Amino acid sequence: MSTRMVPDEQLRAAGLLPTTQRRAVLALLVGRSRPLTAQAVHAELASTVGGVGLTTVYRALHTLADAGLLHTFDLDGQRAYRHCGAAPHQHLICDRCDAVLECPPDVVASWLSELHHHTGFTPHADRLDLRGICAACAPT
Amino acid sequence: MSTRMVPDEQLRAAGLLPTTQRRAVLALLVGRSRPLTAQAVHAELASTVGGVGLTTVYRALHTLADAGLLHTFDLDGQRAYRHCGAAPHQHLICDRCDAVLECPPDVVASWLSELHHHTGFTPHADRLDLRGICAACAPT
DNA sequence: CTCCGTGCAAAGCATTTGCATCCAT
DNA sequence: ATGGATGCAAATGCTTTGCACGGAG
Repeated sequence: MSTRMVPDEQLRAAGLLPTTQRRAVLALLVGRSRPLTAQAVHAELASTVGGVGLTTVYRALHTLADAGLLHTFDLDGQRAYRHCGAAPHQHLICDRCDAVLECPPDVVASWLSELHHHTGFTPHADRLDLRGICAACAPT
Repeated sequence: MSTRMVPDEQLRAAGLLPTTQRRAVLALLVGRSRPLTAQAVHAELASTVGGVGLTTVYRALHTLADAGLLHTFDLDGQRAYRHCGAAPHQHLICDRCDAVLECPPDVVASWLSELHHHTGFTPHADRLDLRGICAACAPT
């Protein structure tokens, strides 16, 4: 599954040239539960030898998102990116810690069709975001 | 119900001074299905006699949202505002036309608790946004 | 050799802030 | 009279663009 691919393979599979910078950006994002903004990525990469130009970070994130390797989120008015594997694209977003959890698709599928029948509205099955408080942050 | 209040009363009820500008902003938003950005509000108000300063629009929207009279949305990286009555705060957002429809709460309530049991995640029952395609925009 | 990616600097926008003025209570 | 609201202008911060350089196919 794509989640276990090394960044390099994911890039090739997406039809992108695997450059040092794209590798660095992708590698930084893989395995994170919280989305990162371009600024954050740039900051973390700065400590790396050489670092990656801010412009390049913006372009890489945009490109990778277009290629379907990243999901974009709105973090307090700024665009943030999170790596997505082959995993379901249903997210539970914690308003406390910003973590994004994957939601088992079967839990939502039936409800979505039910909703469709009730309202005539067709939800995007491939991208559902639900905000709330995750178990770890839940008030004790 | 607050939806039928004239803007003036809504402002007073929220503990805000009903100024000409706030009235204008609120009146513009009442009854709209699509959220508007500060820029859009300012533009539409510009044609009005006198118009409203851009800064004031930003401040009014922020204040009104804080007071609970408006809901905020993320429209393509920009903050957008929509009037909310006493209506349920569950929205179905059309990705095609940006319209925001209200969703009957009973359709989601039971599912939310079910989700909670399955995942330990506590969704915000008071604010749920679901993106998709509305009936009007549905591919024929 | 030819492209595409990179990086710097500059430009572009949305949003916020400082400060003097004005209005309504 | 007094505190909040307004508006202009300037500042801030994120993001994009122009353009020349460099490296990979």
